Amino acid sequence: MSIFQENAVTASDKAFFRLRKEIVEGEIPASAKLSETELSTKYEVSRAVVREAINRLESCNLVERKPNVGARVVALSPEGLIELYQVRESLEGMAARLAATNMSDEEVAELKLLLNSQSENIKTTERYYQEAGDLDFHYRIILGSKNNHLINMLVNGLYHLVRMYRVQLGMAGPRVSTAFDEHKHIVQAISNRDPELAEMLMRRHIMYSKNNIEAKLNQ
Amino acid sequence: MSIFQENAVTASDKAFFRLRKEIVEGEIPASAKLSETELSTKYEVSRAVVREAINRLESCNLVERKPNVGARVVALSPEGLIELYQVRESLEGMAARLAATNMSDEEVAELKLLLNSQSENIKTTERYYQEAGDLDFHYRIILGSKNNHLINMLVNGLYHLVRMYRVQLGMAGPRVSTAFDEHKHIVQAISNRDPELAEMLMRRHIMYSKNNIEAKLNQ
DNA sequence: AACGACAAGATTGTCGACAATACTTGGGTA
DNA sequence: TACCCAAGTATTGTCGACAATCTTGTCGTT
Repeated sequence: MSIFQENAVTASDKAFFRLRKEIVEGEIPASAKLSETELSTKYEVSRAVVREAINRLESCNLVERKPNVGARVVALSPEGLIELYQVRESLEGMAARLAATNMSDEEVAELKLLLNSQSENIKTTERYYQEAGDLDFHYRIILGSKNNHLINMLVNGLYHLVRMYRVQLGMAGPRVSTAFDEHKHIVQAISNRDPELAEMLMRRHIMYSKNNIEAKLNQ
Repeated sequence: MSIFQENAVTASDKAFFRLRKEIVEGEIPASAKLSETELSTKYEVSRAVVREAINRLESCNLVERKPNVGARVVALSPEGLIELYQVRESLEGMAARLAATNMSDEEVAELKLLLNSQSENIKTTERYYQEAGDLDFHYRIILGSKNNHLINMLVNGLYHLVRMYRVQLGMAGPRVSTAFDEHKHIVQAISNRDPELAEMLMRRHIMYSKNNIEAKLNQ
C-alpha cells in the first residue's frame, strides 16, 4: 500500500503484475495450470512476454514450473503456510533487529505516527484497511533494515505469497487489537535502539500470528 | 559438492549453469556487462535462451538488470558482504533450529560421520577440500530443516553468491580449526534435539565468520 | 569552450514460426 | 477386462527477424 507502487516499463512487467494480481487474489485459482498460449491470447501479447512473466512469478514462489511440462500456480497447504511463517519469523526478526540500528530518527517518528493513526481507526474502519495497515507497518520495518537482500527476499519473494494465503484462506482474523499492542512494543524497542529486543518481539509477534492461523485451520 | 549435482535438461539450463559457473569463479568479472548477442554467439545458442539464463541469474542475486539497458554482474563490496552474512545468520540460524527437530536420526548420524572424516583430514588436505567440506556441512543442515522455502532461498538464492565472494576475495581463511569446533558443537545441539541452542550456535558461528572476513577486508 | 539537439549505431524487447518433448486416444494383445 | 504400444495432438523450447529504446558521436549555437 502507499509505499509500493511499482511502475511497469515493459510489456513483460505489465503481464507480470497483472498475472501476479490475478493469482494472489484467486482470480486464477491455486494449483491451476498456466498455459502460455492461452495467456498470450488473453493478454494480447506474444508468448515470449508471458513466458518471461511466468519465470518471474516462479522467482516469487507463486508458480512452479517443470521443464517441457509447464507452470502451475502453487498449491496452498497448511504445511506450506507454516514453512512460510517460519521463514518470515527468521527474516523479519532480523529486519527488526537491523531497523533498530539503521532506521533514521525521522523514519522512527513516521512509524509512530502510522501507529497512532491506526489506533484511532482500529474500531471504526473495516477489515480491509486494518489489513493494509498491518502490511504497511511490516513494510516500513523491512525497509528500515536497509539490507537490500532482506528487503528483496521479503518484499518480492514472500509477501505476495503471504497475501495470497490471507486472501484465499480468508485470514485477517480477530487478532487486530492484540496485534496492535505487539506493534506498539516493537516500535518502542526500535525507538529505544534495542536490536535484541526488537528482534525478539518481532519473532514472537509473527509466531503468535502463525499460531492464530494454525488454530483457525484446525478448527 | 557431492549432494548437489543439478541436471540440465533444457538448453537454458546449460547456459544458466555455465554462465553461473563463469560468474562465480570470476571468469566473467564482477560488474561486467552481459551482452545478450555476445553470449549467444559465444555459447552458440539463440538469444532467447541467453535471456532466460540471465533472468534466472537475476533471481540468484548474481546479476542486476535494467529494462532497455541490459544486465551486469553484481558488484562485490564489503557492505554487500555484510548484508549477505546478516541474511545468512538469520536463515541458517532458523535452519539449524528446524534441523534439530526435523532431521532424522539417520541424517544426524551421517552428519557426525562427515564431521569425523573432516577431523582426520583437517591438517593433511589442502584448502579446497576444507572449503568443500564446510559447504557440505552447511548444506546438510539446511536440507535437514525440511523447509522448502528456506532451502530454496539459501541454496539457489544465496550460496552461489557466497561462493563468489569466497573465490574472488580469496577467502577460506585460517579459521578452519576453530570453525571445526563450532561445527562440532552445532551437531551436538542438533543431536540433543535442542533447537534453541542449535540456532544460537549457528548464528554465532556465522557471525564469527563474518567478523573474520571483515577483519581481513580492513587489514 | 560548454552545452544541447539531432542522427547513426548498437542493444534490448517483442513477435510469429518451427522443432522437440510430453500428453492423449485408439487399437491390439494377453 | 486390464495392460501395453503407437500414432496423433497439444504444449513447451528454440530460433531468427523486426520494432522500440538507449547510447554515442557529431554538429551547431551561445
